[in-house]
Amino acid sequence: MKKDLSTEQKIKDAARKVFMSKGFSGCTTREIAKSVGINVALLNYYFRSKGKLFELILEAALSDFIDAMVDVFSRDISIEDKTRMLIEKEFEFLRKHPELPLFIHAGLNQESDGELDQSNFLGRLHETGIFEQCEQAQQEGKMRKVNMINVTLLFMSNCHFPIMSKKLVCGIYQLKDKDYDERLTEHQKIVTEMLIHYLFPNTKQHA
Amino acid sequence: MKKDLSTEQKIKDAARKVFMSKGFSGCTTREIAKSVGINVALLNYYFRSKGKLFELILEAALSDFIDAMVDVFSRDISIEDKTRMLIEKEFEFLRKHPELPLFIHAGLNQESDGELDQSNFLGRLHETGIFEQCEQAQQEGKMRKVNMINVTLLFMSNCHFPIMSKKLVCGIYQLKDKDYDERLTEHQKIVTEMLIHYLFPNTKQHA
DNA sequence: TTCGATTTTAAACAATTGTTTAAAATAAGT
DNA sequence: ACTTATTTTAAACAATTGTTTAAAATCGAA
Repeated sequence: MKKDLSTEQKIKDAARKVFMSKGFSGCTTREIAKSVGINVALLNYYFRSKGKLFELILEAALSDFIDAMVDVFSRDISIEDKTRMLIEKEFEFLRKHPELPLFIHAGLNQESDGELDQSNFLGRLHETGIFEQCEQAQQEGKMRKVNMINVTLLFMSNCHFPIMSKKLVCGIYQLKDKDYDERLTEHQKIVTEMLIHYLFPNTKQHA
Repeated sequence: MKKDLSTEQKIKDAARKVFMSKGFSGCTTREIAKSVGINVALLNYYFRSKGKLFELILEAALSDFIDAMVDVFSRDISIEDKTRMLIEKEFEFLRKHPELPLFIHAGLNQESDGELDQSNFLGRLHETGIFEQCEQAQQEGKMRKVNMINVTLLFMSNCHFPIMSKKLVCGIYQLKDKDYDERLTEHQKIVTEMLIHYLFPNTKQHA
């Protein structure tokens, strides 16, 4: 099945999986090495330390999210359609990688220094012209005048949180995983309708 | 300043603070003991192990949230007013304890067994009659017909996530903490308006 | 005061941690 | 084939981990 990847890449893949499920301090370098089938020392040979490796994985995970946004924002469609598409893509992506949001948030809070955006996330978003498109839509009265930070928060809250909170909600409501996933499908529709209706009040809702 | 609490309580307080900021495996028993000013062995004397102590703290943290909900739900006011009040109380509470949501989610995902609801959270919510009140409001056409799980998700997503994501959003948008807190104030209004408008479409919005 | 229980401590425990060192195995270049 | 890099390993490292043990200190009641 698996291609014969380079050792370096195999380590990254294993580290990603282990870090995602257990967090930085919740796992050991030996655990990662074992899951690759190599010696512990190779970890420090390719990456200098456990911390460096973690930063790499975290940065890549963050990049995945930004990439998805950039992909949608770069298209030549209306801001409203971008909103719909982003929600759809995000739910689709997160269903495949449900551990990602919690990993990112927990990871960011574990790092002492807030050295983010060496990857220039903001710049990549700007290049899509999404901010100008919003500004224009707001001026034309097509979009509610809400600060972009708040728009981002609305979007992330309603897409990311429902994925993160599976254990919490299932615990409180005594739900089985399958039941929650059904709720999640329904929730995607709800979130889409609510956000579109709030951000673009003048639009007739789609089917 | 500090009252002379029992050693047991002092340990709990310190453990809560340390666990909150560093997570279970991100801190050591000695670190907790040191911050109380006692010997490490006392930790295992009062609580049997680091894990037991953590479960205790986590359970208490969860209880705090349920308590807030129960408090609001128990009042003799309309379901719409309860919604408004819950959002308000939640933002107020979370501004004082911003580490709580992430701690709970990360904590739940670290625990192997999903042994939640030994505190009977669901039962306590039921006792308030909130579910019947919603059911009735929905039958009367006052409230949109949305499953209670989804209502819970909507509420938690929009209240908890903005607090959790401070580092992420500040990192991406290069915001200072102060600026984010301003956005948060604005966001509370946005969330209130959006949720009320979505869940109670026939209502005229308040000032 | 004295005796017994409770609380607190110092010390040690075995196990595990991230990392380094030096040697071995493999690959590459000539 | 021989020599030099590169990759991989086994072993050891000092430090730290959660927990336990046994002795000391403190307290309460008789």
